[in-house]
Amino acid sequence: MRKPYMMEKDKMNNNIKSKLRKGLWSPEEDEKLLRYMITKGQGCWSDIARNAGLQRCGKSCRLRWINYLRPDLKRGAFSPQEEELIIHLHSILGNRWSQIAARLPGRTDNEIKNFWNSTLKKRLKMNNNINATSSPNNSYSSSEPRDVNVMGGIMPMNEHDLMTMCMDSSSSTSSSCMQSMHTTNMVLTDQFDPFPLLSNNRYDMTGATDFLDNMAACLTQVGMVDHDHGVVHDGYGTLEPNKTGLESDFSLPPLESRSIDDNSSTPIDHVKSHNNNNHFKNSCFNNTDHHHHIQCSNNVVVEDLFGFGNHGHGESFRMEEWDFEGLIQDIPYFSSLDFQV
DNA sequence: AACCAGGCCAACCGCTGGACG
DNA sequence: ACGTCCAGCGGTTGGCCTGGT
Repeated sequence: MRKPYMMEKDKMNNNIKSKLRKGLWSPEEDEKLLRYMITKGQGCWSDIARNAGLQRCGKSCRLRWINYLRPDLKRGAFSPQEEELIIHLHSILGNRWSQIAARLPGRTDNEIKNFWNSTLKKRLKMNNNINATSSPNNSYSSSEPRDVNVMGGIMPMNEHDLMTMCMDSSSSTSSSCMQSMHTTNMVLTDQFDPFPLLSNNRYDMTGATDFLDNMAACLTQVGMVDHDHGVVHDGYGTLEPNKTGLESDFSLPPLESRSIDDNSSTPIDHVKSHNNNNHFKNSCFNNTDHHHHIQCSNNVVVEDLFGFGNHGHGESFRMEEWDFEGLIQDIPYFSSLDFQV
């Protein structure tokens, strides 16, 4: 991480050749970008940076949005299923993190890459070493993983689960979630967190309540939230709440299983008590069954306003590069193959 | 309590490729 | 054909946190 709010170029050059900021994003910057994306939607990142009043380059804005602010992001620890899927996909795709991320709803390539490099790689290496010592006849390379269960054993993944995970994530139209917001119908449950990321923002969140109230009002104003019916619409009609799976084009994928932690204190309290804690998100989200919510002013808790599967960095699948589903179909038992990269 | 090493991960850097004039 | 701009991608950096000593 960079030093917060540091203006490196300004420090280096008093003439301030460039007013572009670098380093960590401040809550104010996050709010600006989030507000802009909510109201204007995605466009040219250079313009976004300029028009949103951010002294950041477009690239930085894009990265911040993709890796942190994007509302359809799922934070917290990777589930065992996700871990297995990452390992499987990595055994096929290698370091094509974006393609792996495209099949993991709510996860970013950066997140997966970090997770791989920090955790899985070592775990698999350890496992391979164990296998190498315990099984001399083991012929596959230890430098890169094959189908290895994250807990240490070779464990073929349930084919149906894998198929479901991949197909579901690929079924979403993946331009950007904001584009989806503006061009598609949306499903809302009455558990609704418009800004899940703000609840685990490591910055001082004392202003979060006002911000969220304002944002809820903003969403209402632009006609995206119908508080009476718990439905979001954007002028293109509405979808019935709680449709799942194939019933809806924009359903939560299986991995997005979330439940309500009714017993927790209010999220804002939680946020306030954890402000400036860099590892807040880790401690709060280690259990994927515990999702934190921000109570809106109308007392409606909203969950995952924008989470309609993976919108993978606003990019579409590149099936011309990897016909993954076709690949699976061609393979009688996908996970039993000995992939080597 | 202080120090240190290692882990984690947000953010940056540099490159590539596509779109467009 | 060439140059420019931009988005996307993968690799790398470096600051903060945690746990061990």
